[in-house]
Amino acid sequence: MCGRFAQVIKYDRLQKLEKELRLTQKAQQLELNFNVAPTQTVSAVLSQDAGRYIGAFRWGLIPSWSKEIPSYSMINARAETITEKPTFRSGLQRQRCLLPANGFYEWRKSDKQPFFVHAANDDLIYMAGIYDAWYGPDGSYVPSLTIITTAANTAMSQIHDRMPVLLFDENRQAWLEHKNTDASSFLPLLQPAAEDSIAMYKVGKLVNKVGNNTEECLLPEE
DNA sequence: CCAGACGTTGTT
DNA sequence: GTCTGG
DNA sequence: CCAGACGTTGTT
DNA sequence: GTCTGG
Repeated sequence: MCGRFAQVIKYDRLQKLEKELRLTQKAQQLELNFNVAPTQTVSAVLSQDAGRYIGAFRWGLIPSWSKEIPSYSMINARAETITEKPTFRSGLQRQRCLLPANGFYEWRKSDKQPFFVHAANDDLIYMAGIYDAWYGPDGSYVPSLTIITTAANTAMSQIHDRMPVLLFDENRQAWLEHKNTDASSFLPLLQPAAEDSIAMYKVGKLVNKVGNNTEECLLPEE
């Protein structure tokens, strides 16, 4: 699954992101978060008729029809069943997004050892997500999102049996194109990442504590 | 028809 | 054990 | 995801 | 909103 990640996108990488994902609006410098946890605010790229840009969302989907902010946080959506779930269906069709990240943290099931999983070439990874907008009875407005998970690939399966859906190259464009409402244009993208696309290393238990939001979270251990 | 749920993971 | 908060 | 709390009554 | 159960 994906329950923690690093979103530390400094100026140079942001410039590259804007170009590669063909943003139509220039992005503001983003908050640097070495230890993003559920319910926190995260940045994601989305396309609408008005253009393609980076927005801020609460991590943990709040469906638009919710009466209140749910106590249970829907931080992940299973790719295998996503089309069957009313909670995700409309978002999947029209409100897809990509979460740029340096990588994500995964705790080895057997011993709770945390690992940092990142792109083999050290570029940013892009996790597939869907978003929704929620309007509270008091007039509050809360955009939120969830990260799609799939089966772990062989490399990942050493530590865990799930992983976020990662998109590369032109698949990113295809996923973001909101005018593609035909499931056949985006469902096939929801697959485990290619074996050679990711790499991982052990990190310290420092990352366990949400309050630890420093570069140290990314330091290799041993 | 209306009422009520709508989620994932890990563990057992 | 289970729920909440981050 | 992990960490940390988890309760009531009466008195101040 | 949309699906399921009765």
